[in-house]
Formats: sequence, C-alpha cells, structure tokens
Amino acid sequence: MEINHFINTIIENDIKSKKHDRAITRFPPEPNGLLHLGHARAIITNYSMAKQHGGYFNLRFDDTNPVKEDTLFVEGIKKDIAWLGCEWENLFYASDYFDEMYERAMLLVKKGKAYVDDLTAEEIRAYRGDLKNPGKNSPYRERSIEENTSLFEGMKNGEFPDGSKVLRAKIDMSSPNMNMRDPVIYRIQRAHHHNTGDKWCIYPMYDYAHPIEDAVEGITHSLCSLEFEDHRPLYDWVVRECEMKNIPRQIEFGKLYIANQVTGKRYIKALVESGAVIGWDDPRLITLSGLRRRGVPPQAIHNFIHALGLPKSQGETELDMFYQYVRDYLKSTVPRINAVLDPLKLVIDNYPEDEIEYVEAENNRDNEALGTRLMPFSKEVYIEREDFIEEKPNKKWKRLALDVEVRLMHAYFIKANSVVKDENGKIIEVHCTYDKETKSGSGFVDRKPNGNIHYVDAKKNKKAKFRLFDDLITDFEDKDTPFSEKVNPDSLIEVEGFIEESIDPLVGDSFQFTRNGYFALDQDSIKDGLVFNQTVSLRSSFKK
RNA sequence: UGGGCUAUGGCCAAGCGGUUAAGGCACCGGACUUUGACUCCGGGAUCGAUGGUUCGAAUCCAUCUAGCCCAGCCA
Repeated sequence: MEINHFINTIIENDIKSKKHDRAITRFPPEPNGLLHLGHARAIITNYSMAKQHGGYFNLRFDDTNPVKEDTLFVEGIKKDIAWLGCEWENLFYASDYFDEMYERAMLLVKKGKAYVDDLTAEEIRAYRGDLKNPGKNSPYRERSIEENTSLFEGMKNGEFPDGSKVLRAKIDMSSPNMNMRDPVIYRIQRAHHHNTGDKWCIYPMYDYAHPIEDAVEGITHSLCSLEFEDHRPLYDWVVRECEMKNIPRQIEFGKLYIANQVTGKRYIKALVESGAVIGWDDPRLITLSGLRRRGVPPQAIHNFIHALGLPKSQGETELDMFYQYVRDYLKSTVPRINAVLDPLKLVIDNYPEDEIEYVEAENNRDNEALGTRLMPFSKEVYIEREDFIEEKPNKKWKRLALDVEVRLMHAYFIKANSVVKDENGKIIEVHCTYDKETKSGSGFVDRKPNGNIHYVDAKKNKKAKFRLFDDLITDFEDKDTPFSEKVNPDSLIEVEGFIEESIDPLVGDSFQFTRNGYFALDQDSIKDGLVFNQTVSLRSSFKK
C-alpha cells in the first residue's frame, strides 16, 4: 500500500531533486515511560517512510537527562516497537554521542558561538525576558574564547558544583523566538547515567543534542511533533554552526491524541503507583503494552494509523474509530466460538438423559481456512441469562421466551415451556423441548426461528473468567481530581462462565465469542485457570 | 497583546482555480442474515467569518475571528 501525505511528498521531492537517494528516519523516545497508541503514529510514520523510500529506520533512545530515565523502560519500549513490527536498522542511544557532542560544543566555544554563563537558573529566566519583551545579555556573555574554553573544560572535569554554570549558545537575546535567546546547551548534573555511568557530570540539552544525533546518524528527515516548530531555527543553527556533514531536515506533524484517554506519562505513572491500574500494561490503558494484553493485533494499529492520515493540524480522534479497525482485522482472522458469560441453565426435557452428540460448526464463516470443530450438545446446556425472558416483550425480541422457538446455533430449534425459580424469584432453570427435525445442516426450512442464540454444553465445557472493560475515566472535564481518585468503578468487571470444551488457548490467543465480542487469553491464566480479556465488543444495533 | 502554527459535516480526513465537495468512524432509516455481527442500499456540510481577484474559489489576495504551541539548567 502506497502511503501518501505531505511528508511523503517532501521526501519524494528530495529524492527527485537528488538531495537524497533514500530516506533515513528515526524514532527517538526518552526512556522515562512506556509508549501508547499516540506514539504509534510517530513510529509507524518514521518506519513506513524509510521503508517506502529505500532507506532504514533507527531506534534511538534520547537519554540526555539521567535523572529522569530508567533502563526498565528501554526494554519495554523495544518490546513494543518490535511487537508493532517496525524493525529498526540500528539501536542507538543519544549517550553514544556524548564525546562527539562535547567536541562540537568546544568547537562552538572556539568559534565564539557559545559561552559559559555563571548566572543562576532564576537569573537566566529573568534575563530571558518574556513573550512581549526582549531579553538582555548576560554579563558573562562577552567572556573571551580562552576563558570560555578553560571554563567549559572545567565544567566537564567536575571543577564546579551542579547548577553553578551552564554553557549557552550565543545567538540573539532579543529574538522573538524564545528558543533563540541564548539557549542553554549544557548543564552540570552529577547523576549516574544508565549507559555512561559516572563518566560525565555535564549533560547536553535536547535542543543541542538532537540535531547532532540526527546528523551523526545520517538521518535525512527528522520527524517530530508540532510543538517543535519553534525549535527548528535552533535545530538548523546547531547543525550549521557545529559544521555537521550530514544535514537533516526537521519536519513536524500533529500528534495523535485519542479523546478521553489517559496518555501523559506522569499521569499513567501516578495511576500505576497508586494501584488504580495494575501496571503500564493494564488493558484499560491505551499503552501499546495494554493494547497488546487486551488482544489488539498490531496490524489493526497499522491500518488505523494509515487510515487517519498525517495532519499538520491538531485534533483528537475518537476511540471508536480505533475499535472499528480492531474488529475489522479480527473479523476474518480469528475463530468464532461460543462462550456464555452469564449462564442460565436450559433443560431440554425431551432429549435423552445420557446422550451426547457432537454437532459440526464452522470456525469462521468468512474464512473457511479456519476449518470446523465439533460441539457437544446434550440434555442440559447454558445460555446467556439475557437471552431469555418469560414473556416476549415485542415483535422485535429475537431471543428465547416462553412458547417461543429459537435456534441454538449449530444445533436445534428449541421452544421454552416453563421456568424454575428460586425463593427470590430468580429464574434458575428454563425447561424446553427440542425438535429433532430442525438439526442444523439438515436443510430444514419449514419454520423460521425467533432468532438464533448460542450455548455451551452444561457438562462438556471449560470454566473461564471474563474481564470486561469500560472507560477508565469517565469525567475528563473535572481537572481538579487526580485520575487515580476518579477511576470508573465499572471500568473492570470480571464475570465467570464457560467456553467450549474443545478450545485450548495459549496466552495472547484471540477469539470471537459469538454474539459477545472479541476476547484474548490473559497472562493471568497461568495461575488462575482461563482468564479472557475483552478486546472489543461486537457492534450492536440492539435497542431495548 | 512578540513569535510560530492550524481552521472542510459530531470525530478523523481527501481536495492544491472548473468535481453533484472523496472516503472512514459515529449516527438515523431499510434489506439480508444460523452472530440484533458481517454485508448491502439510502440519509446529511458550500468548506471559521467578511470583503476582494476571476467567466468560475474550499482552493488566489486582504482583513478579521477562534484554537493550539513557546518565557525548563525537561524532551
């Protein structure tokens, strides 16, 4: 499939004009949290552009701030990207280039394009001016090249305490673009780095580090989100003044926001730490790991991302659109079997006591390759409690009721005759009769049933737990209450029921449970018996 | 209000001077159906506003309005 959007056009033009002969891209996550559905746009766009234009895609961890980062996230991010099927050509770390970054910064110093500033953080802020007023020069701005050289070297050698000095690019304190008002490019920070250990006590800032990373790797098109548009002049300045050989071009696109979902790393972190969710991979989160656990296939994510296109504007997409792509992919790729989530016993009075027969059922009517299976059928079966009502309420009711005949899918027509209730009036059994002539596959057409419902045999089955999910947060308007305190109590509901006996699923296997939706086997199954997560419900036009 | 960016139906989004203004999601009808699923048919916008250029504008120009981003030694 040919992907086309404004970035593709830019790349095509660059190739046509011989500026580049292929596209080399990168995805540069900071390892301070896990990825979510929104990141999939960036990953897939970078990956697909490189692939479509004969180049390759690097995964690069942007680890320039040791105090915020964690190697656990490195592993999680690698797993998520691999799961998406976006193979990276190289795995790099920004920290791989710390030496080169230092050398290039020294070059800036030698060119008089950078200086060491002794102002405190507060003073720097004050000198920077504000949106309406220009900043003013730091009193240290005119230090000599010799002094700057020795001071910057001293910074590197640990001669000064944390925060006492910074290296700044010398650009223009009166620029209307705040990013150009002598941005800080190095700070002193004695922190242990997950990659470089204690080798460094100075660390580069993003605006300085990122263009160098891109240039060193030979990235041709550096794709990022809209908020970096203002940083592009600085990006270009760094590439130029540091005299980088390869000249990458930064192009910005709109982030993918999903309406009413928690995606901010600090918010997810808070939910995880408060125990409001079970982890970054909680299926109620739209983290990639949560979606994976929920049973979302990565192909559905690709289809969704491509369907969305790549905008320069910034909107937010409804989750329903995503779900539809999930259904669409699963529809013909996974088996459709029966599961009863809220069982009600059905006794077929005229069926022989000890007989069991096996009826044949196709695994997916839209995909014959998935084959068929045999389903047990006997005198007692379970149906969904909501598929029975004593009195048919209206002509639209397409399920079972007293004196009403429905088909048990793949088996027989049955007609309900009476109910047994407990002392509270709750129905505990429905008695019915079946008509042997109506067996599925027999070609019986003399009567039409009042609908088709599914069942699981009452003896030959497997017990299972089913987790049903709803929005984690329902009230997004209220900004004052932390998410952890307003988790929707119905966002996770676990029920117990049965699935067909012949199903022997592995963790991660997906199914359509007929009339109930798509489900995947959860990792908790290992210790607890079968536990299924509802990936997404079936669409329904049923209205009560 | 300094700078940067955006604006097409409820949501996403094609469109790049001449089209009845694609398509998807959602919604509402209806057909079909051994999943109230799937599939299929049908339904809705004059393109942020106003002025202008033009035989002709969502597409060009001007002005205005609205929204987003920027004042971290975060990324």
